[in-house]
Amino acid sequence: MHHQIIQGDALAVLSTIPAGTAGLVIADPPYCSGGRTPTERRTQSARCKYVSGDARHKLADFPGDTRDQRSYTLWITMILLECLRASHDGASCLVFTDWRQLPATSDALQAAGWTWRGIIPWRKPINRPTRDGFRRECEYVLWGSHGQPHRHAQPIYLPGVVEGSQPRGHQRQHITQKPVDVLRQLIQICPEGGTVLDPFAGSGSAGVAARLEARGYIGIELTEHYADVARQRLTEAGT
Amino acid sequence: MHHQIIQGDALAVLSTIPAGTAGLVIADPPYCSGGRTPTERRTQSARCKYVSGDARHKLADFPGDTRDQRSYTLWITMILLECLRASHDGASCLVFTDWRQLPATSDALQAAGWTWRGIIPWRKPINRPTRDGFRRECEYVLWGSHGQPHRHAQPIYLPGVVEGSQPRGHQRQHITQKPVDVLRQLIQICPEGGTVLDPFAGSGSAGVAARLEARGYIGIELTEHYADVARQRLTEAGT
DNA sequence: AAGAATAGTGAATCTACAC
DNA sequence: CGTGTAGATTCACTATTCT
Repeated sequence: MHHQIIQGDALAVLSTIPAGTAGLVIADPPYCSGGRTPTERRTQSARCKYVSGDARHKLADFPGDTRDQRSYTLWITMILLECLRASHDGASCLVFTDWRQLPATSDALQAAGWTWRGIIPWRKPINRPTRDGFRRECEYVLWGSHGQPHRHAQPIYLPGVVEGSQPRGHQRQHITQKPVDVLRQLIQICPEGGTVLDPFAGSGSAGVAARLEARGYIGIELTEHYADVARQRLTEAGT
Repeated sequence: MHHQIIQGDALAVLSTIPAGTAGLVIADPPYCSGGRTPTERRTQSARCKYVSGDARHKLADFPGDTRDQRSYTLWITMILLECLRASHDGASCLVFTDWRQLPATSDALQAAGWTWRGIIPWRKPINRPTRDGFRRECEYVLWGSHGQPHRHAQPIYLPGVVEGSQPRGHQRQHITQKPVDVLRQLIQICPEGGTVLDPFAGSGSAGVAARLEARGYIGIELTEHYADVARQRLTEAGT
């Protein structure tokens, strides 16, 4: 079982992955949805948009969160198109998104040639209250398949909603880090012994989850800092 | 506090409602998403698509579930446009949708001039497992506001996810009936003493919920059969 | 048990610019 | 030169969960 992190731009690296490699694509792109004015979106760093308090100073920033909705749609379509090529027939694709970008992301998923299969809400127990309104309590995972979904030898039945808190304290390495428990549940959809392809590896949580679930893993990460963090965590998970 | 059911086509009746009447629009349109082919959508009745087993024979059918996605978007936009006119500044709009129509419905909500505020997943505890995939466990409620949302004198904090099973057995009057408990939670967003406008009343569950939450109610229902059922339930809820 | 954090938001204040 | 508007900046704020 092979596990690796490749440092580089997602589109550029994806084009070097041989066709039919992946059994599951799991993508957690920058949502590009924070900020209330176009200027705020363009100029504010991801740190300022999403984090308040101490974490703003302790965690490294990440780039690529400044696209407007049209170019976000185009860009994520190109990414998902390359991912389709890199995945085999029957593979699944899981894309994280927030409520604002959900429609654009579902368009991109289908434009890239994936068959849209459903939405899996990710429920986060820690979240801000909204005065005189409904809490923004969930992010969403869009599920697509490359043709007919893979039929598992041993049938599996997966949840319709996943729940889990973001890591906190010293376990938190990335501003938008996803909990490993949540990723372990999602990764079940990958055929046994298959390979998980992760074009936005970040701190590598999906790699840790893939290793724990006995799947191969290819992660792509743009920033050198996070590529290092991810390699470190991947190694630790193997021991 | 006034409660009434008007029998007629939603668009036609909405145009007779005075501007600024409603404090909350709660719309549960036919989803028009069942069936995998255009032919299946056109020819199957709602009963066949959504119900299996006994209920198929016992519950009355409902029309209007045969639009394709483009005309669905256009039609629901026109409905929501009339609803915006019929609602006052600060009013909210809650639209039920399933995962397939969520992007089209969010387009329509915004095209009609509502400000999109979020997604509230409705989690149904009773649902079918999916072999080799994720459960289809949720429907979704899109939340929009007419301008800035109403500021309640007594601040309210509403949940980010609502839960409740569809009524079963003799309590079930309509194929796509929503639980009164879920609607009671949602109706909190309506200003106190305000009026709930429901362009697709069906068996009138939203009216029952509005009455229990001390809000006024105007329901519109196309079929004579369900308009009668709704009036009956509304009367019973008042006693 | 106390403290800190939350893929934020709305209102108020301030600045720049056109008329 | 005063006025009005649009855009940018700042600040206050909320309740549950987790350390």
